[in-house]
Amino acid sequence: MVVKLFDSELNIMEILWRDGDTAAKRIAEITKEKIGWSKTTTYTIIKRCLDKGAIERREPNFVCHALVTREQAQEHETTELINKMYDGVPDRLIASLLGQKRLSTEEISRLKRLIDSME
Amino acid sequence: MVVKLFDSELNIMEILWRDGDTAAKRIAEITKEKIGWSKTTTYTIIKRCLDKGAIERREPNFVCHALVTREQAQEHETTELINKMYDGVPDRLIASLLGQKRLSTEEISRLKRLIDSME
DNA sequence: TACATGGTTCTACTACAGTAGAATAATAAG
DNA sequence: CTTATTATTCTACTGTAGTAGAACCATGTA
Repeated sequence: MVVKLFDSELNIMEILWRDGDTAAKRIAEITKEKIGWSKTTTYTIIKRCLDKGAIERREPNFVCHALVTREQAQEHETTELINKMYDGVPDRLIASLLGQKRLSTEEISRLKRLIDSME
Repeated sequence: MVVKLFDSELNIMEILWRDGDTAAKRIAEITKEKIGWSKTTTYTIIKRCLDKGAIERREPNFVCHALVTREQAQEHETTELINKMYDGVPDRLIASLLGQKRLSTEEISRLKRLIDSME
């Protein structure tokens, strides 16, 4: 189930991940409000999500249900980044993040705890 | 100097990052060999890299010199990922990486040392 | 039962990344 | 000098993500 989600599709998924199952009509309202999409644009993108198996449609009312979880999508995009920019080696990304991004001391100790809990 | 590099352009940059300054002719040889590019494709992409300031041209011999470093490109792409998939919060990406990717114990202790050295 | 309204689908345009053929310019060989 | 060859540029096609207009359909209401 390796589905590549395009930016436009992520707009739909984001709503489903945040709000849970949502009727197409409601999604169209939200996208119109938030990103100015025409309602037909929303339906087109929903259709593409359906076609690639990222969501499924439930009746009545064309309720959209995410089949791909946020975590799956995150992991997929992250893997793509690692392959593209870090030679496929995850800890190079981590090292780069630790080196470049300034993390608060709080974040650092949270991470330290996380790492400690891993071994 | 926020240059977005496309996949095709990364093929060129990758060569410059790995091998240092390289003549266009040589780049064309490498891309033909490695990814089957026609030589005009290579010159077209080199031109686009020039236009967007990712590389500069040095004479004689059309030697290409990277103006964007690998680290800059990595950071840029990583920031994009974080904004797109992790709500702009870097340590969510880190947490996800630690949670999902299996890292060897060696990698883990290396990271722990890295983090310890940060505070 | 006809009509209006809102929900859904069909179809198609646009922009642009990816790719390369043809034309041109520079250089080397005769 | 002329020609052949190689290096470089110009131009343009292709595929597809992003977007939406117009047509179609279902439903409730007069």
